[in-house]
Amino acid sequence: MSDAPESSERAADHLKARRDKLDSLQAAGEDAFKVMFERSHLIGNIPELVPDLEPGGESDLKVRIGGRLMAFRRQGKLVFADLADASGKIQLLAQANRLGDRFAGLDDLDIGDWVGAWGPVIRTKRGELSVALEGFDILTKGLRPLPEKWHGLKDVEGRYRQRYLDLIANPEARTVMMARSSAIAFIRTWLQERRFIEVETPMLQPIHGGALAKPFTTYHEALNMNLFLRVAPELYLKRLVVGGVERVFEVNRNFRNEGVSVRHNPEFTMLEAYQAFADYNDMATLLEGMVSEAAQATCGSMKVPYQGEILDLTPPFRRARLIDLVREAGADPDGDLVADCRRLGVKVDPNWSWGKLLLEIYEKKVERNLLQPTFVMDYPKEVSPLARSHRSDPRFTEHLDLVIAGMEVGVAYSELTDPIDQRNRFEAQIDDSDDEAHAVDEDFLKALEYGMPPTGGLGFGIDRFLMVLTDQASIREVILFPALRPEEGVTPPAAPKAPGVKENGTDLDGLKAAIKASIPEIAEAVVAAMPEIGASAARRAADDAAHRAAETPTAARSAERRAPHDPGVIPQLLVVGTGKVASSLARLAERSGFHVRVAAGPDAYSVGEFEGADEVIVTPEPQDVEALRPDASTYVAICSEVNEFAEEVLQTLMATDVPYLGVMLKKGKAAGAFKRLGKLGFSEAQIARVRMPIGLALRSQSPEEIAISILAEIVSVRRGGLQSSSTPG
RNA sequence: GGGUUGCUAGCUCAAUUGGCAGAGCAGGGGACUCUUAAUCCCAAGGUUCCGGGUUCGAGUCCCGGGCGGCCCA
Repeated sequence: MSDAPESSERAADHLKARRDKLDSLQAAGEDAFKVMFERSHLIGNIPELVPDLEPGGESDLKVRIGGRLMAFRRQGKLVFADLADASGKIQLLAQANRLGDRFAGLDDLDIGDWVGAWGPVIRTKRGELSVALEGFDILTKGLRPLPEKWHGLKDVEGRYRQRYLDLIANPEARTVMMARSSAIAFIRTWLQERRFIEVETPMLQPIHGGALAKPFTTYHEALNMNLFLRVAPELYLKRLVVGGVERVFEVNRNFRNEGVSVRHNPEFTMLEAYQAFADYNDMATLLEGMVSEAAQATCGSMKVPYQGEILDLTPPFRRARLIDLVREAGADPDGDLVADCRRLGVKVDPNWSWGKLLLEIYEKKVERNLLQPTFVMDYPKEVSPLARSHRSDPRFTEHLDLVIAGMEVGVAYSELTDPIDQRNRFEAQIDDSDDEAHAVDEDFLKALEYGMPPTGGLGFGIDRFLMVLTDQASIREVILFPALRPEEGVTPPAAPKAPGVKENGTDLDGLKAAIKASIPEIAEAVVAAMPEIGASAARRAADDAAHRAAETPTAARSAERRAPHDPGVIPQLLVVGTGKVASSLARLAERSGFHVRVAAGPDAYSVGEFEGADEVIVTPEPQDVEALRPDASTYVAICSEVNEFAEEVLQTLMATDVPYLGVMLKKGKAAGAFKRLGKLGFSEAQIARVRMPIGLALRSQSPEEIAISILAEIVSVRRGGLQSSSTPG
């Protein structure tokens, strides 16, 4: 819950009664948050200690137990309550005659309180095992009511955001958590029994590799370098195999900067294992042994229910070649796959390779129907850049997926050990480079050149396996704290500082600041001495400094006001936002001779990769005109998602005399936005200057095209050229 | 990113064609010595996620926004 005044005010009603009880306890000198309470027994252990207790009987066993009060049933001078600790739940029986004066103290108790209680174990007349209270203490006073006792906490969002309430109210949540713990513990032990060594390898990696996935980026200040959160530990574990660690594994988190779904969380837990003198067939055997025995250990059976089906995890699992599965789906791998795709309703690009088409048909038509555990063998070479070529069919690699319940749960390779082949594959990927491509990891290649033995490797998605074991349809049910957007009104933390570090690690920001602070001659000298670190950017900064130095502040301002397209003035572009359009625009504008400043809002967690920006202003106060430095030569493009920061920057800049103020909006949102501005009290003239939606109407689609339309509009304004067709009115 | 769907008291849910926002549990007061979803009586509890609009009148219809669920990409 937020601590915002309004919400605590609203909460006051239902909290007041409990606060009053707390106050009266404390007024009576009682500590409502005790430091300790010695327990003699765990609740769950009590029943077996009094096996023969008859209804109405009292045992010799006296216990001191502690737990959370879960229910409270008053019956005049007799009170029943339920007390639960991590091991179980038991009834408390409070009788006026046994408790004496302390009986009145029951009024201070609320459901949800942590309570210590002591007395003999009895069985009530109705047969319920109970502790007959001789005394009790409030250990911790609960100040908020628990969710409803019968229905529990059902709201999915509430269950994820307040998992502690889910754990208190819903036994299922505890079951899943415990299953996860025991399955992971089982897998660790199982592998160690087979002589696998558990290791930990870097999560912060200078080069991300081992999987085709978009990484999270972060920045190390002391080392002045960008780092990636790992998408996989693969390349480090393989280094260990080179080092002679013949059987090695790691169970830990991977991070992938991709969407969330019922099967995807940005951070997830992965087992990777490598075994020297083994191939992917051996890894398949290892996987099916591990999966079946973990199911037996966790669920008590190798046949587990999943979403209305029974999954039979008894080994051996079905093995099927991918090409054969595609054939079964009705396509002819030797014929015209594009035509087959069209017939099967699989959308494809006709330029795709044979292997890509095969994979597409498999993923769209086969995978989700593979309910029972299946090893899908031999991926086409074009789509499996990390596995070694198949020993008998060069079209394929020795790469298999383990599919359970239509989900990719595991993967295994005969690992590529040839450093030359590996280099070629890395470089081939750079050629058709995209977000997911690997950089060439020279250090890893060097390790391979020392020689890696024949090796099999596997990856195993712990979260998805837990979904199978606990019959959960969503990965969020097996991750205690799944990724969620912050609730409305909760301000995300400020973005970390991420100076404009370029690939070579030179601190351009520092250099530019130094240049601006010094006289132009020194700046020129620096540029001359260090041409390789971005001479054009530095030169413009020098020109800028020279220009500013030549004028008094007042004179400079008036000179700039004279004409925005005065050839003597370097045009400034202030880009608000750090998305794809913003970065494309920054690059284009930088090359077009603009001095580019980027204002990163609070949603920008990493701006380290902002090439094209001459300056990055990290999370300025949106009302801070000084930080934004708008002037008569500053063109402003607000390209962020609509958010509070962008909104406030817009309102700040509307009061200035910038020559261009554009706002990127979703289609059809402009009218509403103009209306809102009108309500905020801006004049019609001020509003008319705002270009919404931003950019010339070029029917732009991609971020790059949108950036072009924005820059084109800015140029047209600067040169006094065509009237923008997207100007309102 | 697109589609769809949800958001009403602390919790679980109602509210008919647009017509006085209700109940159960929890919480407050009272009765009760064998209850266990206790029961009975009384009283209280609301920014219907937020902002606009239509209307005599909006929880309900329309537009925009926020945060979720599901499906698709």
